[in-house]
Amino acid sequence: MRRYATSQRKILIDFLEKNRHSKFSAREIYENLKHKNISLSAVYRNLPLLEKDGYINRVATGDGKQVFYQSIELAGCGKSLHMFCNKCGKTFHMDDDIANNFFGEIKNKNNFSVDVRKTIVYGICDECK
Amino acid sequence: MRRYATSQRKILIDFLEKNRHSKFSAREIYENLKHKNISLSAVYRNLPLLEKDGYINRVATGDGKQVFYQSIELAGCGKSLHMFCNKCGKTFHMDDDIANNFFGEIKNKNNFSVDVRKTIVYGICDECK
DNA sequence: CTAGTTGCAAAGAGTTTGCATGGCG
DNA sequence: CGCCATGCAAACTCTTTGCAACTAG
Repeated sequence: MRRYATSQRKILIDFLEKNRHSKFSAREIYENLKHKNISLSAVYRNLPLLEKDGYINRVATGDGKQVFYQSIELAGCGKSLHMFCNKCGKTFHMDDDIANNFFGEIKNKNNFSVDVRKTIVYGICDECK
Repeated sequence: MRRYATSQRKILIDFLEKNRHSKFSAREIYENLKHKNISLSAVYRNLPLLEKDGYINRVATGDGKQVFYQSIELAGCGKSLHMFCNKCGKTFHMDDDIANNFFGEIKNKNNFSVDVRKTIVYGICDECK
């Protein structure tokens, strides 16, 4: 289906680009943008479209309560896995070597192809120990 | 806080024990049990308590839409990671060796302690390829 | 002009909570 | 008997949807 470059869509993409390394719920995105010219329903309607187009990713958080939308990781760090600390809530990037190794082994032994963009590893980070 | 062994609590635990290897949303659990003597709010009030007590685990699904409660994995298979196929929705147990290797490396390089019970690896399984 | 998009408000789904009643220990 | 738990219904939060008006191409 065809897409129009509406001002609302631009506002949304702009925001996500500028906050590439953070995650937000639809609601949070709206709260950040409502002073501009965009409505809640425009946010809700556009996020799945942008996801379909590959602009953003959608993931579920560990507490099982919130849906987060995450901006796409561009070329360079596309393969890195995220680690989410259950205490402080910060997200960390996993060593690429570790991740790739891991994917390779799963592929070999279980023939399972990991979707990096959907997977998050939960646990406790260095600082929170 | 003190807990009472009410009939509702027993019904819930019973159900989760019997379906140890499946995941359910609170709603689904209620649907399965409503013919017995338990209300929706009893389900909702008890699940977090059981989680706190360590009887069950809570995880978020890949589509970011549902909250699932998962029965505890007892001794034997406590360390295995789950792999969730985004196409067929089935859950698989990852090879323990792979998982343990993975945890070890993350621990060494990033000093991050993975919480097995919270983490799910998303992707495409062998059959759905 | 036409099809996609928007804002608003109403409708739905999932979850939480207040309150009076009931039951475990 | 005292405190915790239950059922019910109302309240909330998050998300989706219908509709008329608007707008990009």
